Amino acid sequence: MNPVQFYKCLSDETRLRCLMLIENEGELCVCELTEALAESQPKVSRHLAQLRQCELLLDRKQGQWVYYRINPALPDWATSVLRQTNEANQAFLKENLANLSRMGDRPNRVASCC
Amino acid sequence: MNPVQFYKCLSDETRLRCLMLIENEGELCVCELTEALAESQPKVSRHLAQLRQCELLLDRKQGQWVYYRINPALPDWATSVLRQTNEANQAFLKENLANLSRMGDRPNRVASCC
DNA sequence: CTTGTATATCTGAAAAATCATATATATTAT
DNA sequence: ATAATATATATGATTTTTCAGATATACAAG
Repeated sequence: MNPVQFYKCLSDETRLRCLMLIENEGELCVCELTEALAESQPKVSRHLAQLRQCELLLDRKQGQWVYYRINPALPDWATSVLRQTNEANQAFLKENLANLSRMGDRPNRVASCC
Repeated sequence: MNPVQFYKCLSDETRLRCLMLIENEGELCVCELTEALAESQPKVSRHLAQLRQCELLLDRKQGQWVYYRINPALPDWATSVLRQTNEANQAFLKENLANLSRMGDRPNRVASCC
């Protein structure tokens, strides 16, 4: 993982908030992120696609939903940067977390089999 | 320190290399960075100015040289991110460090008074 | 004057936003 | 079971915005 490429991923507000929310929640689907960020679905989807291409995120499809999670194969320093950034900047996410918990009808998570 | 702004600073190759070299060396002046990066002086200077404006770097003038150092007043998480990134990515700097040590006539550092 | 550093202006390239639309899955009615 | 509809996500095409690089020049110290 090239550090410049890694930080380019974190340098956009939409992407950073997505990453931090996912870091917080473990796993989130596109509609949850769209709601939490109060942004358009295509905008969120595009940024997630970029994070997936750079291998910061992995996705899994469950029914009609696509869930994104942090790629556990990231180098340690990158994992650590994400964790520390999240822990030290909860205030930055306040509004987004509120939107998320206020959201009705959140999709029912089912453990991916096996 | 807004995390998005912080990561924007790290998302450019010139800026990230400057930051990491300074993290390594403690303090470097513009001509040393210009040599280490093998980039034009205005280019290096402009990126340093940006890092100074964002308060990631502090500068001190000594004679005709301007030395830049990491701002010690950064929040802990940011300091930690810089340190970890540097420690885990020494290979990324190899060429730059070689250029630096190959450089003749490096300015004589004098401790800033007081 | 020379050396080291900073900045203004211009230009081109990359990145982001937006809108429309496609695809896939789920649900409901018949 | 089939057809019609709704929901979730992705993507193509276009426009808009942002940002980095180059060159020329200004400033400051010795």
